[in-house]
Amino acid sequence: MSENKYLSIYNDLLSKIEKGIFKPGMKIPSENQLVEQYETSRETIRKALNLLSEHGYIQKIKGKGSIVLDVRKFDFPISGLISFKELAQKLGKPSRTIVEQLEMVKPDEVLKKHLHVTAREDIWKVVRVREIEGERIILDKDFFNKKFVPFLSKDICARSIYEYLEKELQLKISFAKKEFFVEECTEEDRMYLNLKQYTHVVVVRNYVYLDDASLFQYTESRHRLDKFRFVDFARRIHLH
Amino acid sequence: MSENKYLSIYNDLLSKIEKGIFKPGMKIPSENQLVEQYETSRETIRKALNLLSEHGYIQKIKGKGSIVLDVRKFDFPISGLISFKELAQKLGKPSRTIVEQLEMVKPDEVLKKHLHVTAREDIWKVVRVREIEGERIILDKDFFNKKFVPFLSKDICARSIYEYLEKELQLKISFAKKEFFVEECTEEDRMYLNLKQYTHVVVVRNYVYLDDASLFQYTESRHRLDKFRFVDFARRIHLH
DNA sequence: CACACAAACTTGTATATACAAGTTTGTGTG
DNA sequence: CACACAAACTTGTATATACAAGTTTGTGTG
Repeated sequence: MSENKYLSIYNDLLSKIEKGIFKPGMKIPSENQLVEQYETSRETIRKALNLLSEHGYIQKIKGKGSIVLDVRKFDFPISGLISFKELAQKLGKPSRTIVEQLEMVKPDEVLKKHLHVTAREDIWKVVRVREIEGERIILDKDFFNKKFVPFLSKDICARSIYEYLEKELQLKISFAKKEFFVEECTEEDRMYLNLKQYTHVVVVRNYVYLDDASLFQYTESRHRLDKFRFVDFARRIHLH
Repeated sequence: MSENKYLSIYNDLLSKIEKGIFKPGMKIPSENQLVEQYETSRETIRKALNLLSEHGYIQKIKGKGSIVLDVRKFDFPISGLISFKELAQKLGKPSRTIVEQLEMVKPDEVLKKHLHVTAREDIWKVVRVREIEGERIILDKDFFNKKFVPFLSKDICARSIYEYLEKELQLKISFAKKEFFVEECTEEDRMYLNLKQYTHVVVVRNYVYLDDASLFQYTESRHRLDKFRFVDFARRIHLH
């Protein structure tokens, strides 16, 4: 609790939207009403509302008010920057993580480029399979710079690496760049996944950065074609 | 010009980043220095900087300053909410739009669902092929509610529909929900595109909304597998 | 009744101030 | 010299005020 006023108002309003107390199409209380409800200033309310707007939960209309949107329904993996565990919890489907590899490696040319490291640095390599409703759908290959993550265990990898990084190691994960494209599947894909007849996989490359803009993780997430789905929300900037 | 102070500062700083006057890894001037340069208040500067940060151009670090990121390099289509014409200009590759169909239709079941319209309403249907470097790569199927777009011509479709909608019709395009997935290619895909041996296409569904949260356009964009690439930037929210 | 228009609402922008909480710099003590 | 620590910077949060610019409501005039 405490800590941050506008974030806690954001969370409170968000949970009211998710619980359906504020329904899609409905107006939420005006800024001035919220000022009274939360006993705070209008600027603080506006910070919370602007966050909701950026994330696609409400639409603010000048002179009228803010209405709840319903475009924000989740489908499949990775909307925004959340971990597989957080996602699995939201989806509510039976899912399981299998740790196939966990080892310390020296970077090859590809990794040196992706992780911005020299040949002498140590890298954690984690290979995990995500099983959803009994099928091996996603192959996750994570690479962490040992400088930031001195220790890892199979147990941690099976639960949630992000939880460990943020709660135990106190790393502040801040932002990520993602790339999506389609690639022919490799021997490794065929070995670890239930690929059926598909000849291609959807590849999601993830570059994850800390608070101070240092790159600490590179992830390649390889999805079976038919199970891949990504949902995005975007606002248009008008320049005038 | 004029109009909006913090947006014009945002644009000015953005162009300095894109031109390389502020280089990746470099610190930009502090908020107080920018206050003096632009002769404005700190809150106005902060609005501009927060926009840059949300869009992935800078990283703000408490106590230190703001540094320029280089994660924002464009790759292929549709990062954020921009039109094909705007994108083609940024990419600088020879590209061309071919209008294959332009007609007024009544919605079928699928369209009724996607566009939230009744069977009696009129819908503009536009089918366009995007040719890049001589190859027919993307099939765009756009559907506009006639209520919002009374008139369309082949000429407008070949240039930029968005430019027409925003400049001529004064529609205020505000936000969009996108869905990505992979699908088996159809007869239509094979007819209009150079599909080579590929058996699947990447489908991008786009629901585009106006200022007042009314849905006015549904688009299905079908991309040849090997040419599809999407780049995304995401920030993690920390709740505390 | 029809209509104009003021009044009361809504959100948007700009400014100013105060203090909290990080990081850097430099002074001065031992 | 090494070190502690204050001073001067940085960004982050919270509050208050003023006015602009939309929309809705309701009053009152003709």
